Amino acid sequence: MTIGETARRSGVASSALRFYEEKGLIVSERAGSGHRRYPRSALRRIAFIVFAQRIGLTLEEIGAELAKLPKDHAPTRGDWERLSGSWSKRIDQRIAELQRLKSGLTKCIGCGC
Amino acid sequence: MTIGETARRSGVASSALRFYEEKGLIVSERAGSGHRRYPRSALRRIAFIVFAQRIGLTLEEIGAELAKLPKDHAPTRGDWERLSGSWSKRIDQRIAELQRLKSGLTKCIGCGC
DNA sequence: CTACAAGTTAAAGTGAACTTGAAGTCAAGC
DNA sequence: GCTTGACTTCAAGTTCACTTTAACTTGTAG
Repeated sequence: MTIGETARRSGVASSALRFYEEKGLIVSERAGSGHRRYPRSALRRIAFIVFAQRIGLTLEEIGAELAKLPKDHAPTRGDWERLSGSWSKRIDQRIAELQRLKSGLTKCIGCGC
Repeated sequence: MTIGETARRSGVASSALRFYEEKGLIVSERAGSGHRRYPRSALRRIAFIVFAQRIGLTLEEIGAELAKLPKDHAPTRGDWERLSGSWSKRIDQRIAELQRLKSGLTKCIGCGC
């Protein structure tokens, strides 16, 4: 897939895809022309990046996670699950914080009265 | 209170307090020396800012909220409550998103299989 | 062949939220 | 009076996650 098609399909701008590639989060091959060609699997990788960002990971952290994927074979569903496995806790923590904040709304901010 | 004491008590760096003041989020009087003197009430205002930030508001949005506080009297508990009243919904939405994301963890990212 | 859309690079710009640095002033203890 | 620490201003620097720009090259339709 060209970068444009990948952008359309993933909903992530071409410039962002180039940026991600520069950071090593995704990889492309090059056509004879020098144009990027993304494999179909890039879409899943990009979806993972977007997902992880929504949870609050930085691109650097996401890169570190992606680096854990096996290099010797295409990642299986299990590989992806292992990757995001630890996030449940992270999400729960954030939810708990928000709930604390919400319950704090009924109190006087700053003094707790 | 001096800026240093305010910083210690609020847990917000002096540089950040100056920055907030520059943005109009907090106000100080000046001692003869030109040094800032914050009223005790600034602490509550700062706590509000920190709180609102954790919920995800930008400083600009927070400024707009703070601008709604009455200028003719010190804000009462009711004033603060009115201010943060609409946040419950916002927090709930974010919690709902996180829960959606979390439940998405058990699915295959990017393909939903 | 000519447009014109889509791709390339490197470098600079953006905006949010601060922090840091330089150069100087002020307050307190000895 | 001197030192030290806390303060002042203003400008510039930082990090994150991109976007924009400029100057070109490629691919495609007519």
